[in-house]
Amino acid sequence: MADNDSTSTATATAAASPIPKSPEVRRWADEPDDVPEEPEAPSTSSDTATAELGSLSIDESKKVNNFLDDPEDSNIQAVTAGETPYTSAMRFEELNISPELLKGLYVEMKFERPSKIQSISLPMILTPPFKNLIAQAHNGSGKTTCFVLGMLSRVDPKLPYPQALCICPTRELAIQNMEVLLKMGKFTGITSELGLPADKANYRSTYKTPVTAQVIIGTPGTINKWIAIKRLATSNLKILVFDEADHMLAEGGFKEDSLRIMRDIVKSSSRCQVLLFSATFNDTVKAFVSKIVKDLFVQEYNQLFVKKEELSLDSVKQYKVKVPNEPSKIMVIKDKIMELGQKVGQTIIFVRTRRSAGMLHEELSKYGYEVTTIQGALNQEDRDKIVKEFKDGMTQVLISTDVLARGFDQSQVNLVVNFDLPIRHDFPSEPDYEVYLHRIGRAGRFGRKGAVFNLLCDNRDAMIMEKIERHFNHYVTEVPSWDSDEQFEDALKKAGLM
DNA sequence: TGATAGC
Repeated sequence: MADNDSTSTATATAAASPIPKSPEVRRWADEPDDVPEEPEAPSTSSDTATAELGSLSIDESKKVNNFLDDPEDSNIQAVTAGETPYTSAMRFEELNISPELLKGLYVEMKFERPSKIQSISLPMILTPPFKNLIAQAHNGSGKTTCFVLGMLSRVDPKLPYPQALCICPTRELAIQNMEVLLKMGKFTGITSELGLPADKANYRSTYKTPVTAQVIIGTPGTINKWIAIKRLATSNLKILVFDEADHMLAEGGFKEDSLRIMRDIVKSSSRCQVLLFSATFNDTVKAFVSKIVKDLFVQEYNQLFVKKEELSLDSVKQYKVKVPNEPSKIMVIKDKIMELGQKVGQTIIFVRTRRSAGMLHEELSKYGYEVTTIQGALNQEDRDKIVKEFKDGMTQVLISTDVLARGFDQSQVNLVVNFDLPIRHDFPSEPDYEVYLHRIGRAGRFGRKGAVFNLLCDNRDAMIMEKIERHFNHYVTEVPSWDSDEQFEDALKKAGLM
């Protein structure tokens, strides 16, 4: 069924393209075979609109990735600072990046053209004087490529010391980003190192030697520690990236750690460029992030934002299922998700606590269902193993806490189940809108089809769900009978998964 | 009975 989801765009363009299709079908602007040829005659007629956003000009006549299911079809609002003019890049060649890096993009990543966020943000990142950037873009739209390419192209391969640093909220995300960096940078000779807590076995050896790798990707605690013990020199850093930046700078998130890293770097290399990427920036954190960037780093900064109403991915169909009580949630998982979900690809079931993750796992195992579970209390080795098995397709259903809510990229995930809705810990009657959006973004990577089932069992759940619908101004379809196989099947069909 | 990272 991996091929089922390649319907319209893939078949439509296969005819137009003389190039034989590769066996692995990937969607989206990163997919060579899916991208239609340049319009034959770049028309000069009146329908070629040029959108002026600050000093950014987007020539709509050159836009190539205008698929019907384009999750980025909505507006990205650009606010640019200063006089530097930016033109969005329709080809990677326009970015003045090295031939080795281009080869990595085409051969290893199998990209052909920049996605929308890439075409807009990459010129901003790569054009001197290398201004700071706060960038928001949809889940699964190719943000990682933006900052990984940014880091790789700003590093001088001849200089044997750290020049780029990327901070991530979880170890899984750091590892995942490193995998992208290694792939994209394969031909560049650029060196890299993960900044994650060392296990006991190589603890001593790791900490003695200073880091000479040119790109470092890690989690906040370890990076801070490395800076403190002078294992990581920050004086030659040219570029600093925060992935999931809203969370990295949120109260109760990693705010203190992140600020400390930023202050350290400003002190030692004030000309370091800062990139802040996330799919979500609520108003509070947006204001804070802007203030930080303005106060801490003297340079002007550019901004890209998406309206919250336009953040729900159209390719991912959201459902709510009202069940009479907590045990019937498990029934739904057993009888519907485990039975039907298996047919449509991989599934992630999100739960609120580590304990309920374990309970659900046990319950399902008792009935002979094969599931794996990941949560932060597991040791790193087990976490790595479970993620790897899931990414390799060896397991179909993964139960997870919010450790994987953000950034986790596995294209075969077509189904997300919110066993518990995400709520704000400081205000439990309020949904955590950002986490909700990140969770559902695990389905439908790069414009693929996906479905989300939200399980609701009491009035509080129903109210939380309502608030989520209102917030994103997006109605969530109800599956009227929680115990009807037909209705679940129908829901999956309507989501384009069966 | 929040989860994360990291002490």
